[in-house]
Parts: sequence; C-alpha cells; structure tokens
Amino acid sequence: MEAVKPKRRTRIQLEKRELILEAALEVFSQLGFRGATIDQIAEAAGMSKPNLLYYFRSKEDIHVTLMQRLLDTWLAPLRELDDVGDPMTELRSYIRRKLEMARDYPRESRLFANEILQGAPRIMPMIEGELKTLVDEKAQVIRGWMRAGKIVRTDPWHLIFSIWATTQHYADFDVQVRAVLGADRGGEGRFEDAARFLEQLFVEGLRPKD
Amino acid sequence: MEAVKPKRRTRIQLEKRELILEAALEVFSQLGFRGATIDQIAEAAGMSKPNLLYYFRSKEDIHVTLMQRLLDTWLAPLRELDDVGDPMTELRSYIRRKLEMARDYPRESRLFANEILQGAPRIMPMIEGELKTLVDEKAQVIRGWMRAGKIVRTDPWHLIFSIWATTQHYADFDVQVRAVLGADRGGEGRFEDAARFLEQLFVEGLRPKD
DNA sequence: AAATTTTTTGACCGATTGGACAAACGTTAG
DNA sequence: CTAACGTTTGTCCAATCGGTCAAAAAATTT
Repeated sequence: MEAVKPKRRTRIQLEKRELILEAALEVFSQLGFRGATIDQIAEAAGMSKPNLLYYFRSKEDIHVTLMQRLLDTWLAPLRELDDVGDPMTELRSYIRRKLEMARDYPRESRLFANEILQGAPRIMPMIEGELKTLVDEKAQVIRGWMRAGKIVRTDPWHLIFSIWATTQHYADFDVQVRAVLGADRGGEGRFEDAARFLEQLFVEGLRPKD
Repeated sequence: MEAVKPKRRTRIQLEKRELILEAALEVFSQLGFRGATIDQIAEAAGMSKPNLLYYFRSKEDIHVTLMQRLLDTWLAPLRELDDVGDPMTELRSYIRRKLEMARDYPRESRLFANEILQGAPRIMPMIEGELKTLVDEKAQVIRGWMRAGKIVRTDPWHLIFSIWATTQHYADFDVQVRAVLGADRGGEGRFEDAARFLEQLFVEGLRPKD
C-alpha cells in the first residue's frame, strides 16, 4: 500500500489548475466528456493545449479531478440533514438546499447527470463507496423519524431518490422546463414556483397519519 | 410549402432501417450522440458502415429519425391522461405507466435525457411544439380537477415535471439507484418499491384538504 | 436469360482529436 | 553572469471519425 503523495505544487500550478478545472466544468457540462475537446477547454482557460497538458496529464485526468471535487459539494446538503431539529423542517430545508444548488450550480448537476447516464464509468467507486455510505446513514436517520411517528412510514431510500430527482430535474432538464413553461412563466420565478410545489408535495405527502 | 414525400421504400429498406434504428438506440443511449460512432451502430446492426450509410444519409439523420419516433411513444402515457375517470385514479395510473416505461424502455429514456442535457440541439422544435402543446393541454385538465376540489390546488406544470423526474430517474440514474440500494434491494423488486413509494407520496401529497 | 435496379463492400479521403516533444521563454538563486 | 528550474508554445504524429465512390454482388423485372 502506497500512500498518496502530497504532490508539491507551486503557486502558479495551483492557480492554473483551478483555472483549468473551472473551464473544464463549463465545457464538459455542455458537451459531455466525449463531446468536449482539450482545445476547447484550453481556450476557455485562456491557454494553449500543450500548456494545459502540462498541468493535467490527460483529458481523463481533468475529468476525474473534477468529479472528485464535485461529489463533495454535491453531497453537502445531504450531509447537513441532521437528527437534531424537527424532522419535517429538516426535510424541507434539505429540499430547499437541493433546489438552490440546482439553481446556482446547474453545470455541476449536468456534469454529474452526464456521468451517471453513461453508466458512471469513471466514478463508480465513489458511488458505491462514499455516496452509498452517506445515503445509507441518512436513510437510518429518516427511518428513526418514521419509527417515532414524525413522518409517515415509507421507504427512506426512495424518498431520497425522489428529492434528488425532482430538484435536479430543474438543472438537468432546464431547457425543457423553460420551453414548456414558455416565455412568461419560464423566467427566474420558476424556481420559486418549483419550491412552493415541492414543499406542498413533500410536506403533505409525508405527513404522518395520526 | 412542400408536402413531405411519401418516399417509396422497398421491403428490404424498411427492414434494414428498422434494424439500424434498433442498433442506434442501443448505442446512442449508452454513449450519447457524440460518443457513438457510425461504425459501432453498423456493427450492432450487423452490416458495414457504407451499407448503413446507404439507408441513412448521415449519423444525424439516424438520430433525428430515432427522436421523432421516440417522442410519440414517450408522450403516450400523458396522452392517455383523461378527464373521464376519477382524477386521483387517473394520476395514479399515469405515474404507474410512466414508471413501467422507465422499467421497460430505459434506453429510450436515456436517449431522451441525453438529448435534453445537451440543450436539445436536435429536437428543440419538437419540445416547443408537440410536447409543450400536450403539456399545456393536460395542465388545463389538471387545473379543472383542482377547481373542482378533487385534488389540492397547486401548480399543474410542476406537478407534471415532478412525475417525469421521479419516474424517469429510475431509468436515467439506474446505475446509481442500483449501487445505492445494494445487491439485496437493487434487484428487480426496486420498481415495485418505487411504485409503492411514489403512490404514497403523490396520493397523500395531492389529497385535497376539506 | 438478359437487362435493370437495388444492395453491399473495400478502399479511400479530409478533418479532427488526444497527446508527445523539443525548443524557447521566463524566473530565481548563487 | 549563469546554472537550475518552472512555464509556454509551435510542430508534429498516429489514431479515429464521418462520409464518398466506384465497382462488385444480389435481387428483381422484363
């Protein structure tokens, strides 16, 4: 077992790598891994292709680095789901945070969706490891709430899936949402409309029958 | 305005075109439009690349033909949503049918998701036309149910979005769903679990307050 | 069977792509 | 200055890709 090297990096290397990752997020999220070219990423980062390849060994290297970072921020809202507060309030904040992420970080959402759609060829270990562990842990928290009669008894895993699906839909399927809502209702207000609807759906859908 | 030509086709042409479309569905849904190659589709269809290009003018030609057909079958469940029966029953059947489609036609779902994710560059007219028209029409039906007090007053468009999102999630994010549920719960039973959960969520979430 | 039309394929082409490489450029320390 | 090190780029290459074309093979018609 070899420990991961700390990898000494100069100030310029740290800065340029950030620049490249930002550019790559933009390009990958629009065109997917195969659809994006190193040239496009290099241009978006304001440098030449060989220069970019000086900071990252390969296109795939950029992609996996991006995905590794992404997963952390992407799972942050779920990590915050805590046992301390009122269950219904906790779930409502979780839904709100996820919807805010779909609004504020659509590129990250689409990048992730793209990867999963293709069968997660480059991040399967993270899905089976880190992500599954966290979901299982939070599913137990939710199960506790059900046992305590705070929310209706149902499947915690599918509950989490449904929150993911409904919120990320507004990032991943954004063009469809806009097109269907039309010019008048497809503006920025669509996220507030979505928030209202989802709150209604989940609050009433999970209210315990007494 | 030129009418679309009926395009005389021989028996072999009809058969081979079907063969190619089936192969293309397989390949496109796994790798996306850019990720797939004509060679791969040709091999999956059991013919040479030039032979395939004898039946379809280009890669894009295959893709648009596929998408045109797809949209019809894909919207079929929504078309069936009717004003005649009990509203709650109608919505439950719609959710069930959509979930069955995610189970039985995951390739179609992923192909569609892939296209929307990339900004729908090749089917935007269909989204803004046929799809929007149908959704608007059904949103009015749902609005009627709300006015009649049959289901809770909320946003019909976002209700439809949430049904699309939750059901298609089981096709588009299948590898993630399986990985998170694990070997024991990720088997074929996952669709019945999902059906139970979604029924619970939507039925209770939409129950009118009297 | 001959003639005609449809189907199939091997060979090829230009464009694009991921990546290598050496040389040039810049910076800093002795 | 100069040696050492980090950074940048022009040039090149092999592989892949979408698509063409002419000619052969197969099917259909006469």
